[in-house]
Parts: sequence; structure tokens; C-alpha cells
Amino acid sequence: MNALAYALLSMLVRKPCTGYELKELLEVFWQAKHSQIYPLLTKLQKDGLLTFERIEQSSKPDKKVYSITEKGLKVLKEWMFRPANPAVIRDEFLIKVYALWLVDRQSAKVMFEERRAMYQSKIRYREEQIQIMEKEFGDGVLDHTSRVFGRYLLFQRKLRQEEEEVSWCDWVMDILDKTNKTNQTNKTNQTNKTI
Amino acid sequence: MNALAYALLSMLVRKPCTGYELKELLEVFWQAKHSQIYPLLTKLQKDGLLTFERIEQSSKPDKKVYSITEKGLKVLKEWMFRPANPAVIRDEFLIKVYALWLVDRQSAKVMFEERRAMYQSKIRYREEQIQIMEKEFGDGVLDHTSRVFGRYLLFQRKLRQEEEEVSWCDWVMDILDKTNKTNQTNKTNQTNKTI
DNA sequence: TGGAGCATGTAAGAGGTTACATGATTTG
DNA sequence: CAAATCATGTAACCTCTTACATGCTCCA
Repeated sequence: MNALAYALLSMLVRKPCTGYELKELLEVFWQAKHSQIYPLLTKLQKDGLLTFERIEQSSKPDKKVYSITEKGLKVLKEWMFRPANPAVIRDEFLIKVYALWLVDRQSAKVMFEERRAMYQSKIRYREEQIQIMEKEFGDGVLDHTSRVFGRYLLFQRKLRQEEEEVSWCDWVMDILDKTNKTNQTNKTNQTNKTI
Repeated sequence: MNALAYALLSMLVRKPCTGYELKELLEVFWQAKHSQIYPLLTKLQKDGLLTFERIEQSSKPDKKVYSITEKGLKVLKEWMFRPANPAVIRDEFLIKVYALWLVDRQSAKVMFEERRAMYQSKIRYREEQIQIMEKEFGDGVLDHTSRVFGRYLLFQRKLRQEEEEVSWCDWVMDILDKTNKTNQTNKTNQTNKTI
């Protein structure tokens, strides 16, 4: 039982889903490719944590709708009370930031402008999604026993983190602007002090 | 050349380091185990991107101090201008948040209190590190041509994100408090509306 | 005297990505 | 007419974690 397995259970305890739907819904808190999801669903079903029903569709491929079993629910609930492993964050952009002193000020600014724009569009999407939830569920989004509660909390968290990212980009671009533009061949670069 | 390889180059372009040091320094933006770092350093050295010098130490094991080569610098600089792959974030706690509606209010509160405490201690550490940098480098931390610039930006970003996490935990705990405490067997739970 | 820090390495296995494979319908 | 969406699956490969392996010093 790995983290992705619990992620799938935590989705299916809300409502039955196809593997395809799970991939979409999972995106907000656990990115996975379909090539990882489909075999895992089969495994969890064989282990008795899930069941599935094959639905034939006209004009679309057949699909398998998975549901959680009693055993699956029990396993998920037990896991809920165990301490979570620390988060893993791997962001290539941050490597580039680390080596930012190698590039000229103008290129650095462009990098941050692009980053800012990307996060700004994420914010717009996130705000839309939050509005949809609030419209559909009303106060249910703030009810800790409602199925949508956790999803709502996660979208709010994502939104906050994305807004923070934009604000950080602005802060960095401000620093890049404030740099004395005549002092291109600098002095501090000569010192060998490094952490 | 994978992302970790560029992460190592971006460290070594600042100053020569041992594998052991790299693992520590890398932590702020790319977590990796030593079992991944050491073989990769050997590979990069064989590819001519790094060189190393063996340093014998009394009272401590020998060490290999790696430095970047001209070729390594060229490869790194070229990579700097290529667009970064999207960030990968995998946080088990968020899976638990998704299924939070399964646990009682009190347990949910405990989970967020622990999360808050953990991030609060990260903030303390981060603030210390930032102060150390500011003391040692002065205005150098804001000079985009200084070797410490990128590292400083990253620590500031981490701090902001960690503060945002604490603020989000407070927001969630507030919601959990505001819930009508007599309404334990709820109504919204009965509806089958789900996204 | 046991644990943390310094220091490097290999091997096995789990987790995750990319590519291969198929195929109908809808939308721009 | 091409691209996106729905829908599922396998195989090869790369990435990352865990475990095995060694050994000295300093500190509580």
C-alpha cells in the first residue's frame, strides 16, 4: 500500500469513479499518469479494497466504474490516523533560481515574468473552481462532515500558495529592478565568501 | 542529464563541494539521498562536467571535493535558458485532508495542530538561516550577480510558503471550531452531490 | 556507551515517466 | 481535417528510496 493507493481510496470513498476520472480529480493533490493508476486499481480490486462494474457506452469506449469496499474503507480509516510522511517537492525552476547569478538581469526578469504569468493563470482557474464548489454546495463546503469539505480546503490551500508564488515573483522582480544598472561589472562577485 | 544533475552543477558553480556537503545544501530545493548523489557525481566527472580532488583528513574519512569544469559551466548555462518542467509536489498530508470528512472534528483539529507546529518550527529555522546570510553577505544577498543571491531568494520563498501553510492551518482550525458542535449527525452528508 | 556527524559507496526494489497500442466522437 | 476528449491497458526505462557496508571522532 503506497501513498497513491490511499489517494485512490480517498477519492473513491466520496463516490465511485473510473480510472480516467480519478486521474483528473487526483491532480490537485497527487499527480499520476494513467499508466500508474490503471494497474494499481486492478491490484486494489484483487486485494478486495475495491470492486468495479463494467459500463458499456455507445459512442464512447466501455468504462470500469470502481467503488470502495467495506475493507477498503477500514484500511483507509486506519491510515488516516497514522502520521503523514513529509512532503516531496521538486521544482526545476528553483534550480534555475539558484544559479540565477549566472544570467544577465534582463533574462532573469523574463524568467520571473513567465513564471508569474503561469501562476496567475493557475489562480484564475483555481478561483473558478472554488466558485463552482461554493455555488453547488453552499455552506456544505465549510461542513467538516461533507464529502466536498476536504476538496474545498485543498483548493483554498492551492490558491493561497499560488498567490504567494506571484507575490514572491513580484518581490524578486523588484529587487532586479532596484539593482544599480550602471554597476554591471560588480564588486561583490569578487569575494569568495560562500555558504 | 536529469534535473538532479543540473542541481549539482548549480551548486558546484558557486564553490567546490563534497558529495556530503551537496546533499545538505541541496535540501532547500531538491531533496536527494546520498545513494543517488554519489554515483551521479562519478558519472558527471566521467562525462567531463566535473573534476575532483581527493583530500586526506586525519580524524575524519577522506573526501572528494568536486569542482565544475568549463564544459560543465557551458552545459549549465545553456540549460538555464530552456523552459523549466512543471513542479512535482507530493504531500501525503493532503491525501488525508481530502478524506478529512471521515474523521471526527477533534481528530481533525489534532492533525492540523501538529501540522501547524511542524511548519512553525520550519519557519524558525528558516528565519535563522536568512539572518545568517544577511549578516555574512550584507547587501550581497540582494545583488543579482552575487553567488548567494539565488540561495537567498529560495530561502525567502520557502519562508513565505511555510508562513502561508501556518495561516492555512489556522483558517482550517477556525472552520472546525465554528461548526455547530451539537450538529454531530449532520444533514449535508445525506446529499449525494459530489464533484 | 550510544548516538550524531563526517564521509563514501553498492544493490535491490519501489515508484514514476515515456512510449506503444487502439479507436470512436466531438469541436474548432 | 486536425486536435481534444473519453477510455483502458502494457512494456521499457528512468528516478528515487531503503537497506547493506564501513569506520573514526566527539559529545552527553
